[in-house]
Amino acid sequence: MPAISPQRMRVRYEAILAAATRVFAEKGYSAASITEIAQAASISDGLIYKYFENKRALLEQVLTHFYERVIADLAAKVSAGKTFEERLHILVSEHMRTFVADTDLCRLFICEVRTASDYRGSAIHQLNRRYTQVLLKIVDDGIANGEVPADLDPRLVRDMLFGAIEHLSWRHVSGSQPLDVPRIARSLTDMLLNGLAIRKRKARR
Amino acid sequence: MPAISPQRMRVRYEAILAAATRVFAEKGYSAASITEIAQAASISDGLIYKYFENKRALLEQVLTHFYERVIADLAAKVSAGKTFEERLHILVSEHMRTFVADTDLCRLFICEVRTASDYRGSAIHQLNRRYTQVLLKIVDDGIANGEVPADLDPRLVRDMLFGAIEHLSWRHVSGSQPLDVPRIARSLTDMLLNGLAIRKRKARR
Amino acid sequence: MPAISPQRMRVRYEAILAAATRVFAEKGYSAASITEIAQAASISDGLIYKYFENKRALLEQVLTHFYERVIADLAAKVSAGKTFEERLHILVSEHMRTFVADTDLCRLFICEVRTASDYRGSAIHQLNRRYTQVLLKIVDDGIANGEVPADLDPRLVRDMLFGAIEHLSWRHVSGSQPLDVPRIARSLTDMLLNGLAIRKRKARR
Amino acid sequence: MPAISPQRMRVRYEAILAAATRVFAEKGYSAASITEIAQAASISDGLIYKYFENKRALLEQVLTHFYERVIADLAAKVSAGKTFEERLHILVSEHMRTFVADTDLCRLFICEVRTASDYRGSAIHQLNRRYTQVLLKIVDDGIANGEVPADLDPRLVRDMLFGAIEHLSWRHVSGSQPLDVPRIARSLTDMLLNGLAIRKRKARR
DNA sequence: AATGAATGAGTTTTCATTCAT
DNA sequence: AATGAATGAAAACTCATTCAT
Repeated sequence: MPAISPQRMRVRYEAILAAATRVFAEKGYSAASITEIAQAASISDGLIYKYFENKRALLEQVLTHFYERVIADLAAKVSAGKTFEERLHILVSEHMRTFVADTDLCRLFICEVRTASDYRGSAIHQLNRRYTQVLLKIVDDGIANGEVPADLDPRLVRDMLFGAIEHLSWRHVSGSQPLDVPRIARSLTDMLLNGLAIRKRKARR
Repeated sequence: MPAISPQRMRVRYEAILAAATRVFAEKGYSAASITEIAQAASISDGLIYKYFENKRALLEQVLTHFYERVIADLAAKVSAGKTFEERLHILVSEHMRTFVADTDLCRLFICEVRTASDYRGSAIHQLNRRYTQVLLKIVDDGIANGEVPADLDPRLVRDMLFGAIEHLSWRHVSGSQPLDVPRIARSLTDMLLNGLAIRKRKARR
Repeated sequence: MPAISPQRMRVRYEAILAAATRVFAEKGYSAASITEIAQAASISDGLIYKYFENKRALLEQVLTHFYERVIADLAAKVSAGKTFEERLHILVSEHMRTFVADTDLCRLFICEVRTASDYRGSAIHQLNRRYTQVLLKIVDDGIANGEVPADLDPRLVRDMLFGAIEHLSWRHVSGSQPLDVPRIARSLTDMLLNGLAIRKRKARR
Repeated sequence: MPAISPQRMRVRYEAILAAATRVFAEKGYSAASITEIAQAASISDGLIYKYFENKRALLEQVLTHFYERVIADLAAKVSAGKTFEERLHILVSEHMRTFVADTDLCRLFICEVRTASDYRGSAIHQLNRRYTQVLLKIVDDGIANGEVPADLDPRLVRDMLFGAIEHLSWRHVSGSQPLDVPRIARSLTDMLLNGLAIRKRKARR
């Protein structure tokens, strides 16, 4: 005989999470106040603590939620690719799209969580690994199919790819001109595949 | 007729900057207090405000100082390289070394400054451009010499290179095993040059 | 036609009281939360307020209950003593034993209730008087029997006796070594009877 | 070249201490708020933390200050007594007077400090020992002079004496009728000396 | 009758910055 | 010039109590 239905609790939980996502994204973690989040969710300050341990845990849930969504999306999209190159291109495009669409949440992750001393081993670290695992799988499959050299270090690929997109997107996001995702994704994929050095161009693509 | 000689003022200024660099690096921006920095510089809280507008400006000066140092270092080192590949390798190595040696300052830049809404057009942004300009120059020269394809987008190279190193270093820095800079720099340079795709291996290096 | 039988209500009431006694004793009044007490009683927070006005009233009931128990015990034990000295000794022993056995409840009384501005005239004050009345009766009987001087001020005796035990027990309770109740009770009784001054020792005991 | 004179700092310190003494005495520790104390001292909230570590430390200083005062007073007064009985009487009178004059501070000590788990070994515990030491010394001297039996347990005397006064004063303080200190001190001293048991009255005094 | 979600006031503490000395 | 005392706003978190369900 609960005072409110579990359904309503679920709605509440999600309302708080949505409000926190909005406020954290807008202001950053420390500039966002619990009062502000509570107001955004149209509830009292205290109630937040019935649903979340503390402000930090709320941030973690926000990012966990976000990560779960993008992991599902990415895996689904990538699975449509047939070849190594195709899958790589999809991943680059999708990751870039995510970064552009949710820059503020990405920033939260980069500045507030990934940087924290307790990041390693945390739930979000796990999610991050699951996310990047999608790429590692692509590379492994590529090696298995003979599409990429067997001595390739997948972790190096991962860092290059995600690092590049992070930097790239950053610039466009905080800057003036919007990012032309399809075009840049194509260029980046090509460069990843072929490198900078000059060689017989017929070897490309 | 100043009450304190310009010379002594200069020493003061640098003492404060050094203290702030140390404290910011150790604790991060918001956890560092003005009082702590003042104590580290063996002066009073109030005096800091005679030399710096406010805490934020102090952070900016700290990073400006840091950037000026690493820019000079990088340009000098890179100029020793003869070929495109050599220069690229030097830059990768040097940047990686800097990231490892001064992770805390890099973190400050990444989390506190690059992320700020007023970053674009700021003095530090300018310095960052000067820093990355070193790479753009390398690429341009490479194109001019026919060492790299003329249709290469230098900005894409820049993002891939710096993004990759940032990611790479981050992991090693917050992780357990130290970064083997020479080895990883070599691998990364190779991958940048040659890409992921399979091709005649004799073409490499 | 009550929705719940009076019998069941009684059981509930006592369950809450027992839970509150435990939690208050363990944590102290303000550190104990209603939620914790409710959980200890396996009921909901709100239900407590159907049985008790508020947290304060709950504390009062806890101590009332406690006092009723110890008053009954004390009176029964003391009535077994034949002489003034015997009865005095029993009372000293029993009070000390109570203090040792239920230090936390005694502390609650001393720090939370006796100290309150509304103590005088409260129900617990009445109970405290009934408790100390046991001693006053002993003294009065002693005077009537000629076992103690007629000009003895029974209230002075009361304060000395209970004050001494409180102090004594406190030290042992919060300290290291446990209280050897029989031995100390004997010494205290003797000192109460004979005082500090030197006199013919054969007169003692 | 301090911003304000050490003298003024001393005044400030004492103003805060005085304000805290007043507010704590009036409201008790937890009901007293830092804001209230700051207002009573006509300063800002924050400044309190320049002079005292935290609220708890402020309480400790309040009681330390109080204890130092009463210890000095007591020792001075007691030293005027010639005989054991005289000194005992002085101590009883003085302690009672203190308790009556500063009941609220005594309550703070009894309820907030003596009861705390970290009391043993604390600075205030040390002061309390110094205070009660005055009595132990009286008893020891009494034994040395043959004024009291050599087998007397001084700690029992201490507990009886201080416990009795605590109880006694408590009643009068929170009650209606004021305590007639000289009369009650006399009675208490006599009772301590001679005990309750009937005996040859010529032996008394 | 019973629940427990919801409230919202209340409090300690920190700290960048200012300004009297 | 230099000090550091003083400010005062800000913010997370707790919890007794209520009341819709």
